[in-house]
Parts: sequence; C-alpha cells; structure tokens
Amino acid sequence: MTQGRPRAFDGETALEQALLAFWQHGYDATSITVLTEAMGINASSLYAAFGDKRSLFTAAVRRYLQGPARFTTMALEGAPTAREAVERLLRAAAVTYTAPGHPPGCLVISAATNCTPGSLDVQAELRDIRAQGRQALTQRITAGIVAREMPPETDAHALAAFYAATLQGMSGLARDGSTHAELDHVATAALAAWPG
Amino acid sequence: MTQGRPRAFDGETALEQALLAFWQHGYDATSITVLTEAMGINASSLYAAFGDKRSLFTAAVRRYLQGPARFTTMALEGAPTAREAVERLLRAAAVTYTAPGHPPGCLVISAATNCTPGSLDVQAELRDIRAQGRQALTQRITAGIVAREMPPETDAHALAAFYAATLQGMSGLARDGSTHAELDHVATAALAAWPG
DNA sequence: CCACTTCTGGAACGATCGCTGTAGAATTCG
DNA sequence: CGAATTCTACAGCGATCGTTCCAGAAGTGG
Repeated sequence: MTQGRPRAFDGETALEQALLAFWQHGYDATSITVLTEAMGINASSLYAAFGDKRSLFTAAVRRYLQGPARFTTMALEGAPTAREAVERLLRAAAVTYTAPGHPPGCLVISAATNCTPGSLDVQAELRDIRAQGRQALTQRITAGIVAREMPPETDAHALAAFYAATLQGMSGLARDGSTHAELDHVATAALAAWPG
Repeated sequence: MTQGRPRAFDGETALEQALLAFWQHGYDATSITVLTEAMGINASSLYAAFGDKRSLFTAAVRRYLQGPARFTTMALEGAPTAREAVERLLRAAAVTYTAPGHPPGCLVISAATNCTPGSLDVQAELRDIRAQGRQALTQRITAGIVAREMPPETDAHALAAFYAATLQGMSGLARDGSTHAELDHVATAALAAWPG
C-alpha cells in the first residue's frame, strides 16, 4: 500500500489557529480566507483535512473544551463543597477569560451569538454545551444541599442560573476589555450572594 | 416648490421592523434582503430613506435606547436609594428581556458580538453605550455611598462591574430561552450580594 | 525508473453580500 | 394639461462568501 505525499503542516497546530480565529470573531464572521491565513494552509488542504467549515468549527470546539475550558469540569468535580466548587469556577474563569495568548472571554458563550439563518445549528451546538454546563452546576449545588452544606430550602436551579449568568457576564466584560482584577472582584461579589 | 411622489410606507414602522431584525440576528447576520422583507420596502427605498445599512443600524439603536431600553435610565434616576435603583434595574431587565413582541435579551449587549473586520466600528458603537451605562451605574452607587446608604469602604467600580455582568448574563440566559421567572430569581440572587 | 497515492497551489464555480443605476409611477405647481 | 420632483420596482454592479476542480509536486512500493 503506497503512502502518498505527506502533509506540509501539523494538523494540531492548524486546528489551534482555527480555534483562536473562531474564538475571536465567532463562527459566521470568520471567513475561510481568514482561516486559511491563520492556519497557514490553502483552502484545498483545509477541506481535505477537516471536511468543511462546519466540521472544522466542531473540531475547534472539542479542542476548546479539552483545553482552555477544562477548568469548568475540574472546578465542579474537584472541590470538596459546592461553595468551594463555585468559587473555583468563578476564580478560574476570571483568570482564563483574561489570559494572554488567546482572545478574551469564552468561546462557547460568544462564538455563535449573531447567526445567519443558515447557521442556526451552530448556535444550537453551543447552546447545548451551555445547557450541559448549567446542568452540571445545578447537580453540584444539589449535591451540596443534600450534604447539608446549605439550607434545605435552597433553590438549586435558581442559584445555578445566577452563577451561569455571572459566568456569561464575566465573559462579556472580558471581551469589553476588563482586566483579571476586575473579573475577580465580580467573582467575589457574586460569591457574597451564596445562601446560608 | 413641487412635492414629488409620497412615500408608500411609514418610516417609523419600517425602522421598528429593522430594529426587531437587528435585535434578533445582530448587525452582520442581518442582510439587506432580510431587512427589506421585514420592513416591507425595496432596497432603493431603504437606501433613499436611511442612507445605508450602517446608518440604519445606528437609527435602530437610537430607537431602541429611547424605547425598550428606557428602563435603564428610569431605574437609575428614579429610585430613592442606590440599592432600590439596582433592584429596579434588574427586575425591569428580567421583564424586558423576556417580554413578548420582540426578541429576547438586550440589543446593545448581543447585536454586535460576532463582527467581521469590516464592521468593528459597530462593535465599538455598542461597547461605548455599554460603557456609558456602566459608568452611570457606578455613579449611582457612588452617590449611595456618599449618602451613607452603604459602608464607606464599598468599591463602587467593582459593584457596578458585578451588576453589569449580571445584566449581560441575564441577557444571555434570556436568549437561551430562560423565562421571566428564572431571570427574576437571578435578580434576587444578585441582590443578595448587596453590601452592608 | 515507473505506477500509485496523497497533498499542494491556484483558478474558478454559483450564491450571496451591500449597494446603485435606470425607467416609470405618483404627486404638486404653474 | 405639461413640468418638475420624489418615490418605487427591478436589474445588475463588483466584491466576497463557502466550496470544488484540476494540474502538478512529493512521497512509497515494485
């Protein structure tokens, strides 16, 4: 079985560059031309390696979830209490949303806000991920209530919605140019709303 | 001075339809075709009446600020205390962001999140409006501190950033399908973080 | 070296983008 | 009724969109 001409680029680094482009401008606003220039490859190579723009975006999202967004699951699963989990979540978000080396804010929150009718499925893809994250947050809070860390009448869904809103807001502030210190203050203020 | 052929459409209602279209899909994702269909006029009439797409968007934003977004200035200026002002702001946002008859969320927050390089000035236009709103919120909180409604060591900027983030988050949740009741719970939780 | 396979580079596809030119319809003034 | 003016309808502009086709380059197996 013959082998054929080898690739002139590394697929992982090319995908990383595509991720950064999508992260900055969002799905619709990132053209194939911008992608090929960022990835350092031609359109033919892009389509041969990643299928089409839609598939490339999904691959970039998967890379994002396993990379920069790892802190979300780490915070929710690694903390001893629900309160500690939420605090780690917000503090880590303040760091990641303003970290150098990549665009500010969260890709899952901001990359498919303005969608053309032809790419509503992209919007749905990210919304599903947000819904999963919010459900995980709700479950972690519920576990804290069951463990009697907070009053039994605590509304886990409402509290999860509040901290999900805080995360979305922090992402928006970061995109508007807020610093890590500002976002950390927002996290501190939000944690002051913890029940009990 | 002769008069010429009269318009076959009402400029205000046409602008209202353009506002709704921009509100739903954002600036870049709203094509001229979508606008003309929503406004019920042809491209020629649109350009004769509003200049170009960019000018039409600015006109729609102005109409938005004087219409659906009036609650922001009303809340900040009409309340007797800073705490009451922020509560009115969040409660009214929960109502407006989920009100029927128009898209969910806030146009100023969500209409220019994903921008092509050619429309960065649109992004800047909305960011400036957000910055003005945040400054007004900071000033109202500062006035409350001066009036000894809250501890003198209160950080007005951090608190304003927190409630600005809450508003952005509520807009995002509304766009994801949250109900008025959910957003009102978020507002309640955020108000629990009030200092003092 | 040749056959075979895979990737690269560049041109070009149809569709859509924002926008405009042109012809004709609708109104007022003289 | 013309003359002048302003709007409407429609075709079409150049540019860009995502995508594909094709010739040639770069490898391996015989």
